[in-house]
Amino acid sequence: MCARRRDAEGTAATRATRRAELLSAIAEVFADRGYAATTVREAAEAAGILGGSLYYHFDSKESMVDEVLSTFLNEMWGDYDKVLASGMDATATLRALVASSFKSIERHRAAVVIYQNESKHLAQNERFGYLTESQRRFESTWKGLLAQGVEEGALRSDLNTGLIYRFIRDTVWVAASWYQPGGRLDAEEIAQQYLAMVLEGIQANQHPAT
Amino acid sequence: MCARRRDAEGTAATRATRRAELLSAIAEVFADRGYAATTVREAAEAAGILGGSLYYHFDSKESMVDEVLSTFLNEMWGDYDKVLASGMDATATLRALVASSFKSIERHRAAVVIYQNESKHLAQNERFGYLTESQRRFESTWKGLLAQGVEEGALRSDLNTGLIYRFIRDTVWVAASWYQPGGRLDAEEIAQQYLAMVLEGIQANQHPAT
Amino acid sequence: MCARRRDAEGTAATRATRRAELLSAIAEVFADRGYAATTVREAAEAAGILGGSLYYHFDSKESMVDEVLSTFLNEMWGDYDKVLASGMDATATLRALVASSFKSIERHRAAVVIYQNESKHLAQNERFGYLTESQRRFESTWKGLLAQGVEEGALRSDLNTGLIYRFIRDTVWVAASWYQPGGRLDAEEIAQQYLAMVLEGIQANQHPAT
Amino acid sequence: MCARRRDAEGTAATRATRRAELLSAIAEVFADRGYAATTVREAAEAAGILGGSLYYHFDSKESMVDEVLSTFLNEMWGDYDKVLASGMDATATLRALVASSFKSIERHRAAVVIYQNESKHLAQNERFGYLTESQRRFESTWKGLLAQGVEEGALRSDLNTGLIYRFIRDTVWVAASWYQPGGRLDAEEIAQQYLAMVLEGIQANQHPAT
DNA sequence: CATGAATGAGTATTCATTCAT
DNA sequence: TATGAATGAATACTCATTCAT
Repeated sequence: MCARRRDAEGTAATRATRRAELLSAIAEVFADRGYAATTVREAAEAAGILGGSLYYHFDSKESMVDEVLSTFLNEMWGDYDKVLASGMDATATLRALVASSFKSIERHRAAVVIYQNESKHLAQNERFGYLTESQRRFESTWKGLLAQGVEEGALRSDLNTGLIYRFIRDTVWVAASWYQPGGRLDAEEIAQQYLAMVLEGIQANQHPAT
Repeated sequence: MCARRRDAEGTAATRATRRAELLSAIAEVFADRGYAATTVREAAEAAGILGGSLYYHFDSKESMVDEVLSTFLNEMWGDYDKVLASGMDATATLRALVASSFKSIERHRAAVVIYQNESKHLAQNERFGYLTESQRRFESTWKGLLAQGVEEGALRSDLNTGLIYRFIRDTVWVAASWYQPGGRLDAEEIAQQYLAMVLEGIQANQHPAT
Repeated sequence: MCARRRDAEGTAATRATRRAELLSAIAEVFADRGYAATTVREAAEAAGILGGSLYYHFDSKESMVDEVLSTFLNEMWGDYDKVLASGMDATATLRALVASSFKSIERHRAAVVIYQNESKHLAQNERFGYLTESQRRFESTWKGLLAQGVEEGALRSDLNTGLIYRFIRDTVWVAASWYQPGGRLDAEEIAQQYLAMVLEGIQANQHPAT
Repeated sequence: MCARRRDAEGTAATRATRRAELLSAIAEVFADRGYAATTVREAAEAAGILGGSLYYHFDSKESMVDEVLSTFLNEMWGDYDKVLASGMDATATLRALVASSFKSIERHRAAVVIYQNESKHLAQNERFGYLTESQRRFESTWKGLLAQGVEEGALRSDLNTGLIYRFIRDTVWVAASWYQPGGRLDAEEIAQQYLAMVLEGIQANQHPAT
C-alpha cells in the first residue's frame, strides 16, 4: 500500500480493477441498506476509504448505482441474447432463460437486489432510461415466449399469459433477496426446483411418470 | 364536560376516521416512492395538509409506517387464523391462504408494498420487532403446510420445501407491486391463476383432464 | 364548572381572578423550565387548559412573561419606595430593603426567578424596556445607599462599593432559586442571617459583644 | 499511513486546537444568549463557520455544552482538590477556595455562566449526571468547611451554615455573569473584596484594628 | 370560554458534494 | 489517490399562533 512499484505498468488494468473493487463493495451496501438510505460515507467505508475519496473515482452517488446497474444489465442481456439466438423451442428457451437468470443472480446478487428495489424510482430519471428499456424488452421477450409455447402446444392455453409473465418475472428476480452466494444452494439447483414448480406444478397426483 | 356525551363519541369516531384517511394517503406515497425516499412534506401533501400538521396526529414519520404496517398485519393474521383454524386438509388450506393473501393485497395494497420493500430495514429497529415475529410465523405456517401436504400425499415429495416456500411467499406478496385495485383483474382471478400455475404447472401435456 | 350562576355579577372581578390564577401557574412553569424552553402548551397544561385556549386570555407568550414581570416589579418598587421615603439612616434602610426583598421573593418566587434568568435577554426587546429601567434604578438606589453608609461612618470605607453592590444584589435575588415557600425558613429568618453575614461578617473573633 | 509520523501528531494537535477554538466561541454564545435560546446556526456563526459544519466536529448541540461544562468542571475540581489536600485550617482553606473559584471564573467565564444558568435543566438528562454529582460534592465540601470553621472557633456559631453555604456558593459563581475578563478588576481583587465582606462584614464599627 | 385541527416559520441534524493539502 | 474540513440544501420535527366550532 505504501510503495506502489508497478504503477507505471498496469495503469489502465489496475485502475479498472480498483474501480470494480470499489463498485463491488458499494453495490453490496446499496443492496443491503437501500440506495436512498445508504450514505456515501457508508459506501466509502465499505470500500475502505473515506467519503470524499469516492469522488475521485465517481462523479456522484448516482453514477455509482448507474455503473452497478448498467454493468449487470449488459452482462445479463448478453447471456439472454445468446439463448434467444440459439433457436430452441419455447420450453427449452424458457428453461434456459430461467437458468441464465439464476446464474446472473449468483454473479451479481447485489446488483439484482438494487435493480429490484430501486429501478422503479431511478427510472424516473432520464439518465436511467435504459432501465425502462430493459423492462420493456424483458416483458416482450417473456410474453412472446409464453405465447409461442402455447402455440406450440407446450404450454396450457387456459392461463392468462400476462399474469403468468408477472409471476415468473417476479419470483425469479426476487430470489436475489434471499440467495446466499456460497451457501447450500447453487444457482443450478434453484433453477431446477423453480422450473419444476412452474412447469409441472407442486401437486403430486397428476404426474404419472415423472 | 357538561352534557356532551354524543360529542365524545362523535369526536372519537371522527378522529379515528381522520386518522385512517391520513394513513391511507400516507401509505400510498410510502408505497409509491419508498419510505426513506418520501419526505414528510410529500406525505402530508398527499393527505392534503402541511408537513407540520401531520405531527398533530402522529408522533413521527416512523409511527406512521408503524401504524400502516401493524394495521395491515393484524388484519391479515386475523384472516389467516380463521383459515388455519378451520381444519381443512393441506391443499385446501393452501388454496385458502393464497386467496386470503390476494384479498389482503386488494384491501391493503400500499401496506403490502411497504411491508415488502421496507420490512427488512425497519425490522432492525426494536419497535418493529413484530415484523420479524410475523415473518417467523409466516415461515413456520407455510413450511408446515407444505410438509403436511407432502405427508398427506397431496404434494410432490421431490421438491425442496424450503425453496418452494420462498417462491410462494415472494410471488404472492410481490404481486402487490403491480396490482391495480379496480383494474381488470380482481383478487379472486389472480388467486385462481396463481394457484393453477403453482399447483398444476404451466405445461400442457401432463394434465389428463384439461 | 358547568353552571356558572354568578356570571352576571362578578364579571370584572372574576376575570381578574382567573387571569391571576393563570399567570401564577404560568409563572411557575416559566421559572421551573425557563421561558424559552417552556412551550405554550406546557404553560397551558399547568393552568389546566389547552394551548390554544391561553390565547383567549393573552395576546402572546411574550405578553404572559410581560405581565408576570411587570406585576412583580410594580409591587416590589412600591415596597422599596415606602422604605426609601421613610427617612431612616443608611444601615436601617439597607436592612429594610433586604428584608423587603426577601419578602418579595416569598410572595413572587417564580417571578423573581424569571426576572433573574430571563431579564437580560428580554431586555433587548423594546417592550421590556422597563426591565432595564428597573435595573438602573436598583443600581443607583443601592450604590447611593452604600455611599451614604460610608459617609455616615456606618460602613467600612476600604470597600469597593461597586463590587459590594453587585455581591449584595446577586445574593439577594439568587436566593429565589432555592427558596421554598412554605419550607423551614421564612423570609424574615433568611433576611436576618443574610444581614448578619453581610454586615458583621462570618468570622468569630471580631465581634466583641454581638 | 506511510511515514507520516509527524503528521499524525500534528493532526491530532491541530484537531484538538481547532476543537478548543470552536468550543470557546460556542461557549461564549451559549453564555450570552442561553443554551436553549441559541441556535446552532448562531453558535456556528460565532465560530466563523456554517451551521452544518459544526456537526463535523460535534455530534450534537448537547455534546457541545457537555464538552464545555465537563472541561470546566474537571479543571475546577482539579484546583479545588489541590487546595483541599494541602491541610490548611478552615479559614485559610475557605480563602483559598474562594480565590480559586474566582480564578476559574477568570479562565472559564462563559462556562461558569452556562453552568449557573443551565445546569438545573441539563441535569435532568442522564448524560449530565456529573452536574448533579458536582453539585453534591460542592455542597458537602463547603458545608464541611463551614462546620469545621465553627468547631475551630474561627467562625461564628450563631449562623445557619446551610444558609451561609448557599449565599457563598451563589455569590461566588454569579459573579461570572458580570465579570469582564480583561476589565478593571482581576480575579485576585474581586476575591479580596468578597472575602473582606463575607469574613469581616461591611460594617465599620466592629473592626478594632481597621 | 375552551377545544382541536391546522398553519408556517424555524430548529437541529444529515448528507452529497467540493477542494486545498 | 486519499484525507479532512467545510458547504449548503434538504429533512424530520417543534411550536407559537390562528380560528371555526
